Amino acid sequence: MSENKQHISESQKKLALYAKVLGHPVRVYIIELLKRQTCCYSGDLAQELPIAKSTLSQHLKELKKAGLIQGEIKPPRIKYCLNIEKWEEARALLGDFLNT
Amino acid sequence: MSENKQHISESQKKLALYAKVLGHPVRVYIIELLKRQTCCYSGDLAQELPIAKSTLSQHLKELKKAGLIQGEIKPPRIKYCLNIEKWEEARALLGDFLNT
DNA sequence: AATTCAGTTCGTAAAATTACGAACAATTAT
DNA sequence: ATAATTGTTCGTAATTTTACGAACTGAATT
Repeated sequence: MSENKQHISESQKKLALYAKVLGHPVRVYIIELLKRQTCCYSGDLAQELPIAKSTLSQHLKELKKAGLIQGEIKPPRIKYCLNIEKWEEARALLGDFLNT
Repeated sequence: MSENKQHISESQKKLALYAKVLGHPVRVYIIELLKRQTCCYSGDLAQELPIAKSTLSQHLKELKKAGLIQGEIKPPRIKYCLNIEKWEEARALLGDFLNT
């Protein structure tokens, strides 16, 4: 009667976290932009996207929290770039998930 | 003053939906299982996973809604399988996103 | 010093997600 | 017919997500 519940692996949790942060169209859009041009300003995004700047800021925060992007202060603006290391990790995890 | 907001593409929305449904460890676990053995019963999952069967059923419903799995009634059980067509679509979309 | 600009944080609200147990439905076994 | 098995649906609750406008911060300009 040993309740032998198999648990979910750490890499599955990590994968789910990356997938989750990519689970919103605005965040997909931002990442696709940064893949093309490596960096951008929040204002550029605000012009292109039909959302309030505070909402955009929240999405950027989510991406930062997940580690996928990083911001560099270039007064009076903030330059956002992909965090290559983390992006590669996400790529590896998701790629492996998809292809094996 | 033409409010020329660029909108998010349909494929970005689709990608986000697939990513979203993969954004939970339990659902990642289920998909990984189905990739290995193509089919399984809900009861098998219930034994392995530390969640209520009703919660599991909800996750299966999410995966069905996204099209990634399909259920076949094999009384008194239900056999779940990957929906190959949809899985390939998700693979293609996500793979392209990751690798270009 | 006051204004402007870019962007974040705060306060708030609505909706979606996650989770559980209880009740239910359908089939099988007794 | 009754009971057991498998899994879903229902009702509910707590948490998270998404979104907005207003207020704020820090730097640059006037």
